[in-house]
Amino acid sequence: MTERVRFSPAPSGELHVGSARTALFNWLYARHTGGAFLVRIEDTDSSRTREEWVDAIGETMRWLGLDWDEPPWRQSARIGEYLAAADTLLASGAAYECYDTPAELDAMNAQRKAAGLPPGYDGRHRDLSAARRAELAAEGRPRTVRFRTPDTGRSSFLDVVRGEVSVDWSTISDFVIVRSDGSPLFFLANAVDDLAMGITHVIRGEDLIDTTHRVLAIRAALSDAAVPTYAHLPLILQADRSKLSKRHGAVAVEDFRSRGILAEALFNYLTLLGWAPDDDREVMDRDEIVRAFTLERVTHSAAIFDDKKLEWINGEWIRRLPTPEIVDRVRPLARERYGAGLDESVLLAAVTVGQERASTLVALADQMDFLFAGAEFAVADDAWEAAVAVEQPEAVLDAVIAHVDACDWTVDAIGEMRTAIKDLGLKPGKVMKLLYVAIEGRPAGLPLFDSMALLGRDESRARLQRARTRL
RNA sequence: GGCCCCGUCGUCUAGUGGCCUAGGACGCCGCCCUCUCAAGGCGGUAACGGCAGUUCGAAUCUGCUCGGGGCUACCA
Repeated sequence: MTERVRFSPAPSGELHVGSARTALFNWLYARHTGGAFLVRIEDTDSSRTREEWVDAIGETMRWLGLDWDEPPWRQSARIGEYLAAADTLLASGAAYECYDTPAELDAMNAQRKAAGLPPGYDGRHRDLSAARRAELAAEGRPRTVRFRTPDTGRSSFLDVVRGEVSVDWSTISDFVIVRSDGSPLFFLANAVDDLAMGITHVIRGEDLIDTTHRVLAIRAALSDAAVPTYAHLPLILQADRSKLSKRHGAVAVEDFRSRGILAEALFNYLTLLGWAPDDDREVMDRDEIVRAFTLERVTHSAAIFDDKKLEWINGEWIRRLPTPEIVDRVRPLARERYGAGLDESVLLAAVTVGQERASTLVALADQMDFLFAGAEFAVADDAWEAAVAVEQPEAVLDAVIAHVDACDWTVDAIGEMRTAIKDLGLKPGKVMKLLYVAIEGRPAGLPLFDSMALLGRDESRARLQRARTRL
């Protein structure tokens, strides 16, 4: 039997890093085993669904390289199937119709709370006669369908990462599977679809571990097909150990993308959150990860998302990828900033030197902006203040300008300006800040001699002269 | 509150009774390299939540306890 896994996002927002990690592990499992990776859009709650999110999630998954093997399933297109399943459950007595009003349910829960009981449904409409049901319906009361859970015994299933997970049925009360507006709920749709799609392995976040008992019960009432293998992944938390949320910075994959994080790096980093190979490798490409990935090596405890480590791994990837590849990724950013008339050879040269030091594509683009600023180039006051604090700024600039006028225009020859500075009795390292600011507009950036070579003799001289005048 | 899951350096993790005076990585600190900032090299800092028990021996097994998280919806 070939393995079939699915990623089932709810299109109520952009793809979240937590969801992306779930998608990633499913994808890895499918690729490792040669199985199929499917996508199912869980849009049964129409009030929270927006079509643009469906497209956005697909686009983000493609960016990350999580390709799917069959056309995506849409739950909104399968409502009829779920309701038919509900009818089957109703017919077999596994589910029943309820006619409670929201006010009655609120009152019931308030009472349970007062009595020290957990919230839940007391089963008051479990065994209504057909006549009584007709009566209540005639009163215009809302109709929902509830699944009948056992009152005794335990529910248990085997989880690949957790081992046996079990719970007393007495703690799970009858739950709604069809809303009063006639739409099916998560548990029902989930059970029906996993069956219909032939899902063999359910890999998802640990927050869903408690729902498994309910889904499995519905499934058993619907079919005697073999139960899928479950694997519940540890959650990804923020630094304060709370759930990842938009209130604390970037959580959408797109946010990382626009910050200049490479797909390779995010893929690689997310893999390391809740999984580790059986050796010390950390920076790994897709193929290496696919080969090494097994559910047995998934870790148990929640992991905190570490932005610093992501940036480190991103820098590793920027250095690891071939320069033309990085150029391709920086180009859109550069075009956005400096227009379509970008000089490709300058871009290539700038990436070549910048690639060795940048940790994000945005930082890389930032570093080269002095090359494309043209007439707009200006030194900000704060950078200037820092720059002129060096010893003998006038003499340094005079000496460097003289050197620029006289030297060959190669990186090495330009670099001989260090000799001119030493001749003034100064250490080059101590006064370089001034020259960086004059040429690049900031005290730290791409190597100066390369930068000047790229800028050209005339522009370099002009910028130095402007600095000299400003002194 | 009830139920479920989890608990090794600040963080991600290796570790399944002796190989552990606990290894790797990020971060942080220091040094080296050096035209700035980085990158790179070298070194350092730092953990088995606690208490009992099992055992010749426990990070690894058991119990309790404490702590964290999740679920407890006519969300998914």
